[in-house]
Amino acid sequence: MRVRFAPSPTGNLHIGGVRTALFNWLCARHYGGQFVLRIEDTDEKRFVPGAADDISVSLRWVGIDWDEGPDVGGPYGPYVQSERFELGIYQPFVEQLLTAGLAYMSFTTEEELAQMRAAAEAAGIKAFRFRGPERDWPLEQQRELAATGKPYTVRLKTPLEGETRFRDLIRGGDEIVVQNDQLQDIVLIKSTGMPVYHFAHLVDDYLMKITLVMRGEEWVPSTPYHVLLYDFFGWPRPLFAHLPAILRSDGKGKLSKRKDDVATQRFRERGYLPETMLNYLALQGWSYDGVTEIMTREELIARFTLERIQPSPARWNPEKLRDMNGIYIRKLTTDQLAERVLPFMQQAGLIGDPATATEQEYLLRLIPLIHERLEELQEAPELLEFFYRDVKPGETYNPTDLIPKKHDTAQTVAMLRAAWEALNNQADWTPPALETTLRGLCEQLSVKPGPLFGAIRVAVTGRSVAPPLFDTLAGVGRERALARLAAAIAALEQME
RNA sequence: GCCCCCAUCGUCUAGUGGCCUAGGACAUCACCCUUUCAAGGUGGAGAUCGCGGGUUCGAAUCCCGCUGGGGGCACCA
Repeated sequence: MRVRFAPSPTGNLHIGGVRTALFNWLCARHYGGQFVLRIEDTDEKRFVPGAADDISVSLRWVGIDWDEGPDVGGPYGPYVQSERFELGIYQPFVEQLLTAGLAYMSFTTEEELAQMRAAAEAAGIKAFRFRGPERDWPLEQQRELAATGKPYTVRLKTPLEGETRFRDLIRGGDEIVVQNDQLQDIVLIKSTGMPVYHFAHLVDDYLMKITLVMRGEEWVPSTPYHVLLYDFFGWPRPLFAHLPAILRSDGKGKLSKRKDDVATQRFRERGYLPETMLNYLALQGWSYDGVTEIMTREELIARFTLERIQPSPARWNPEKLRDMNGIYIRKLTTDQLAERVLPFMQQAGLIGDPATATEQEYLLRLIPLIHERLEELQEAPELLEFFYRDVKPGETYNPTDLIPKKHDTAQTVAMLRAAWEALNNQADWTPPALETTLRGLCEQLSVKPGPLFGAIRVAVTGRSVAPPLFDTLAGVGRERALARLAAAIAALEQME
């Protein structure tokens, strides 16, 4: 089996593209075969420099590799269509079609076409299907006119009657049947001489011996043209598998690059793990047994089968993705998580770049405190900030946050004073020792842990939600903890 | 408008004629754990399988129609 992923470098690779690549890759790896990466850059107008790199980087990031492609080469190269065009690879096939009378030169210009469409619409004809007058001309007549220098495109001479049918692996049952009078004479070669997708991809798939064409379902309506072309050439048709669309989370339409934040690299920036993306994306249109969801790369390869790809569309679910990322983060060891969190800390300016040994050690010590609270790595700097930057009542937090529910300022001051006293006498600054001391203080003051610990938490972290208190105190350190407590007490006294 | 595809809890999905009083996951609610938040545990609510006709002893599962949703109709891919 030979499959391929053939994106066009018109922008950043979005998540839907990765899904298509993933399914192709999974197929090649599961069934045994080659996965080819081919860049389809025949649209000079929409070409975006750097987009091809973004494609490679994004695919490699999630762990997809290819057996043949622009950078790794292969027996059917080159793997970039513009280069193939330069080599004249498509030309003989155009000639073949022309000579056989299966395609023709069309001299109707884009402007004329636009006018015809407008006129058709004005006349109430909703479906404008173009077929050029030259389709009935002898080839010689077409060539003569072309020789005068008049620009032309090459169009497919689609049959006027009959029907075209093909099967789709994912929509297993009946054949998809299209009446030929519903087709039109699509452009195969632009007036610039550059082939259009419909032609170029097909020639390349043939030359590269692709046996299964797996792509997004938006291609179903144009598959009749492709099938016609295979038959015209007398080439064996590949198998077709059109993947279900991924719909936007609100259900309104397909996920789109323009409307949604779905550039693959954006997920990386937000702290999604590649293993999460691979796993989640595999579940966009495929399922294993309806129960098992968390699967490694190897398990996905072993379990992936074409039969279990859904025909119905998947819906993008950011919450589920987030949840799954949390699961994968919790699977990491402290060392692994620290390593992955480090760049985010550096970007937030909390840790230097390069990080010193001390900084690395400190981070390693703090990681366990946030490990199971993290769902996106980008949240780490925010959760850890108070370990790195001072907290000041009235500046980084509101002093009234110190006062627990059903307590007043005076009571809070008394509690914090007692806490400061107790901690100031504390020699052993480890979590268990701190716990013994503070629990003892609760009994001594006959207050519940909730209010006391809450007040201390706000004083030391500047927030009411933070990791467990004793670990936090130990992490912040004796001197800073006492100073923050003192500052909190002072701020409250000032309020009275 | 025309053509094509799709249709099970709010969402994703299991289900391929009887194992379905429809299973799992996310989200949601409650309780437990608990110093806050998470994580974890337990439990709840949530789907007359879009609607209407068939076929069959029997249908979520097969057939037809309707409706709804999605996609396509470029010298873009």
